[in-house]
Amino acid sequence: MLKISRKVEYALIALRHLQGLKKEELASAKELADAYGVPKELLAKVLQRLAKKNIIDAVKGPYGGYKLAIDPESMKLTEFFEIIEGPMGIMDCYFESGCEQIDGCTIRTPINRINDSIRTMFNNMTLAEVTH
Amino acid sequence: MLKISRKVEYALIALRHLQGLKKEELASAKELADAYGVPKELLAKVLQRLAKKNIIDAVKGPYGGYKLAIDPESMKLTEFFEIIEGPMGIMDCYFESGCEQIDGCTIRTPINRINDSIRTMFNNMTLAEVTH
DNA sequence: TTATATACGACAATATTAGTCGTATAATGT
DNA sequence: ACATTATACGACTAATATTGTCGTATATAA
Repeated sequence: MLKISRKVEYALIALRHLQGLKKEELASAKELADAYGVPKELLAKVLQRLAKKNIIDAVKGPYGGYKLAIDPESMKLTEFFEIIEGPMGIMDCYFESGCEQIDGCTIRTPINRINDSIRTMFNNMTLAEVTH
Repeated sequence: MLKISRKVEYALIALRHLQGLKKEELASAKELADAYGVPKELLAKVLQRLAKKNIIDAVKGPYGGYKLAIDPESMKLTEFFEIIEGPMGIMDCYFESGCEQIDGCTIRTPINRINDSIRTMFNNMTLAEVTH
């Protein structure tokens, strides 16, 4: 209930590490996985996604790896979470409309208010608040 | 990611219904399940838990059922969620200490800050904000 | 004593999340 | 050219958590 995922967790750890590197210095998925005792393949996937979204830059080949491509201050946590996990809502009906009870549902409005509150909260926090 | 559970959802729907009843009027698990198209046994369990925690009163036998036992204004959502789902933290390490990476974990402090923010938010909301 | 309702634990089904594997592509050094 | 190392990416499996079901006991009303 109300948990963040491992993927997000791994991403945050990795980004925090990348932020600590000197300019132009890289860290590979393997290095990061070893350093933090995290499954390499899964971490690699997350990093690939972040690279695709230009949050980090990827460099292939030997001595390759990743480095931070943005200022962590500039990225809202809402956006970051959703890049990794997709739409963020405490109930699916916030985004999806496949719920059959939707007409008779008496708590939709208040639930959506709560949802908005959570989103507002994470909209007011940036990656930097976690990575440093 | 960051979802509330069906159990909580069902509980909220049920409580909202109970709040709409006249004083001393009861609603049974079956009535509620039928009315909202929700699995009866599961709803029953949730109601039993709420009864055990004296959030609702239970009356056995024919014409029995449940009625609200508290003022919804008086119950924080944090407490309510935790009655149904147990400790609420975006990562397990907020409560449990079984994580082996806990020493090397670089994001624990910021994650806990976020956790506190979420808890504060729900501490400042009452059941009443959902049930009416 | 029959019907209806709560109480509760054990169990099964399902969905979600986490993790693995195989293969392709790119870059580097020899 | 070729071996090595690293990213890219999709398919697959495993583990876990959530959701839902069932059986049985107990209380109460008619």
